[in-house]
Amino acid sequence: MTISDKQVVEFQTKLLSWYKENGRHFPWRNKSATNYQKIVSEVLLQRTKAVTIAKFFPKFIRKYPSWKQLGNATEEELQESLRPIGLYKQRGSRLFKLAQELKKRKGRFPKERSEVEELPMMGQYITNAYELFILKKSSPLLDVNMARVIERYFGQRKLSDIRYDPYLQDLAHKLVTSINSYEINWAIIDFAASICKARDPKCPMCSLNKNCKFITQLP
DNA sequence: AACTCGGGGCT
DNA sequence: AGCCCAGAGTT
Repeated sequence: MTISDKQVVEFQTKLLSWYKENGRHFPWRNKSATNYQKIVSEVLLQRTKAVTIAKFFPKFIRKYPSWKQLGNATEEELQESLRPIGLYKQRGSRLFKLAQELKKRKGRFPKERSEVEELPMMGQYITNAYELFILKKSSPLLDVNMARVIERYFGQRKLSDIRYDPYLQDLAHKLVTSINSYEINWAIIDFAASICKARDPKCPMCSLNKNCKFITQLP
């Protein structure tokens, strides 16, 4: 089951067009956002609604403006700071470990992707975000949202875990390549959040519903 | 491959 | 009352 370039281009074009009218705006997407803010925002966004983090983010950044300040916080302090957004014990410990690691490295990440991905809290998704925003590579923000859109439109994944499914990984990478990678990534995620939702997707008003595998299977 | 972490928001 | 949310680490 191969996917043609034509399908890919149509997908990209329609979504970018949708995004220009309906894209969301968040502080971590601003030009002025620091590399630190971009990584931290991805940590906060894990399994947590972006709108929730939009309200929480400014407070957190005021409290911990850089890796240096974050590195001075204790593990318990970080956990307590994260309590309002959930997953606070695990996420607090892991963020603490990452902060300590970057303290040692003076705020510098390793060069190789494989080394970055070995750092605490830097999993498959955040490492992709690191490549996209900091190394300026065209890597996909392949989370549950992007995975859902891809699977509905192009077809189901093979493995249960997004991280290890080469079909999803390869296709996601292809979808965000050859154009403005920031925009297409954000377009897919915003589209997933407001149109191609997990529950109650807005298929009737979807600009991609003509060639979508999902809608053609509806009763 | 399956499980756990978690408060908040929406239905 | 139930479901979902810009995942990662462990078993």
